[in-house]
Amino acid sequence: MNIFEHFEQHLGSAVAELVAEGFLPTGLAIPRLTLEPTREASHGDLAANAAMLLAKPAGKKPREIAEAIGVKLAKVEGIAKVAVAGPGFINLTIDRVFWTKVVGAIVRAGDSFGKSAFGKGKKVNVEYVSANPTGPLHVGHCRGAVFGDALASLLAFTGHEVTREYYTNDAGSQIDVLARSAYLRYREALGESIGEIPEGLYPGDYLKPVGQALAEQHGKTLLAMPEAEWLPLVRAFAVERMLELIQQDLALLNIHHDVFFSEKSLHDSGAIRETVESLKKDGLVFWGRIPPPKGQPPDDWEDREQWLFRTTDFGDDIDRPLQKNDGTYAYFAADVAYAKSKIERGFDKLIYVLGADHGGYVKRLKAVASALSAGRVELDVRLCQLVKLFRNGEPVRMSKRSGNFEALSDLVEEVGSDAVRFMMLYRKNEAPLDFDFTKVTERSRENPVFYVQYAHARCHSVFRNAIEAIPDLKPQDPKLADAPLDRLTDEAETVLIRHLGQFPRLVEQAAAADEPHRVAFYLYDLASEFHALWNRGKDSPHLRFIREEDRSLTEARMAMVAATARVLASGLAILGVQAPEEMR
RNA sequence: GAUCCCGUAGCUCAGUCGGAUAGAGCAUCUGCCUUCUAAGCAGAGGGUCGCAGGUUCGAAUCCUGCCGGGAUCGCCA
Repeated sequence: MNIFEHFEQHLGSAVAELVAEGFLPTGLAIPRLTLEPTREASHGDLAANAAMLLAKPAGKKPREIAEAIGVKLAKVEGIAKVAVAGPGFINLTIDRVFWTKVVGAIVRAGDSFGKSAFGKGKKVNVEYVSANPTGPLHVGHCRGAVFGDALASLLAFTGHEVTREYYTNDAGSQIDVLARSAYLRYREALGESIGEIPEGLYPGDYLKPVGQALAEQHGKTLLAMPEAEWLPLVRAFAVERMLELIQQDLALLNIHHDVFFSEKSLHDSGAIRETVESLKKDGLVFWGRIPPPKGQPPDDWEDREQWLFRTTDFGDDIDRPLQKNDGTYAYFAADVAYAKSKIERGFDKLIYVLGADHGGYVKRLKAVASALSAGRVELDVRLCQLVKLFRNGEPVRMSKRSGNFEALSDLVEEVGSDAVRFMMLYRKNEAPLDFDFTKVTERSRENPVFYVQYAHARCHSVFRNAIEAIPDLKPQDPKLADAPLDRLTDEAETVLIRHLGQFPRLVEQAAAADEPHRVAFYLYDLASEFHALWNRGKDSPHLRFIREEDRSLTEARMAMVAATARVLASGLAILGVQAPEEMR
């Protein structure tokens, strides 16, 4: 039950009636008629701006239209009061008893409350992390990983068909570096003294087990081979091991991708060449020059003709080269082929979660999707800004030498997956984020992770206490949806219920904007309201959830608490954060 | 030089496809809490929404220009 949609339908009918009656002209371009929560209690519960939007096309005064709509709406069940205010707002006050039906709806719907058909029939590909498989993940990967995962969950919750994808950059020169580094560790494992790891190779200890494994598998046979022979073997082996490592890291945050898409496969299968050739045929790729970059020109800049993707026709600033000097394909060429693969796999929308340093990439990616799909496929790039780490308010120095503190696994181990996930989402993705190790483990209102989880735990604490007070009461029984909810009419209760009723709308808007952080903020507010109501019971015993002498009221309030717990749990599930039943 | 992101209370940040008197936490100030339902509670002050124009019945939100901060700018991935 989405209370906004419910009354929006009535609003739509009212307008339709006015057209039928001739009050409003026929053939009117009717805008999307929406209701929104009011900011001020004196404005009622829901407000419509429909009259102001219809005024111009209808050639009538907004207040006149508002009055006419208001007359119709006043007859609708559940609407206690209609008022026309300001320039032409239609303010609706919903009957207190009608609000309480929201509680019943939530308890009845269980974990499907808030789910919608909003994204029905829409196939979305969310690509995130996509870190080079050259080592374990570090904290820099963390935000994008959590963001992408939560966004995917959010879209799934709102009815989209979601694929979580990881693009494996297993083809570039950094993979050769990885292979040589692993080969060195292989020699080390065979007893050779390798000394310092030379400049230009990866020094991390995580390659030691790879060297060991190579030694066990191949014995000394690789030593006798020329590099051209062992390189492909070691490359494939090391990449596979690195991907395992990365998947382990992601599993710590409970992140699992559906598809690992190999860049190398695009090269090996000829997909890149085919893509480029077919683009040439379509005239999207041409032989030409690009202007040198402004500002300080690179030393080795060489003005030459080459194959260019005509991305400027689709909003990019310059056309993009597809080949390097040596004639091999540039990374961008693989990206084009990769986008083509996504489009051919039938996705309607492609989401790329990237680091902020990829800002310059947005236009060309959009151009590619637009060009390859003739505008059919939407492409959204979400850039995640940097995370600054703090401990006791002091910035944490990143030591490149030891490298240990940068590891994602260390971070998760220290503060836990829940804190990491929630905090990474408690900020817009395009804003920089401060992450304080000390704060996120505090147990106070200042720490939103704790505050929200505690609200959920407190709900269950209430259940436990209720059973103690009234042994045969089943506070979590779905049948409590039929409790006498009409008794939940205290203003303080209505405030909470109103907030619960906004969940379906909030989730839909967050999904429409690809902004999971809105869910996190919503949950904090909801937790705040629940805690406030709980505290009211201190001074006002009649507001306490458990009223031993009044069983039916207690049942109604248990339903309200259960509804709160339900929404908190659903919201947290979208964010991938646990909803504990008690705090240890 | 160009492109993208950011600029909202002392600090860190929300802000609904444009909506009414711009919100939260921290900090500050004032009360309450020595009791039960578990980690305090309630309230107050605090704003030129970077600046200047424009569109609109209505702009923190959209458009243009400027100022300040950050990122990026063929062949690295």
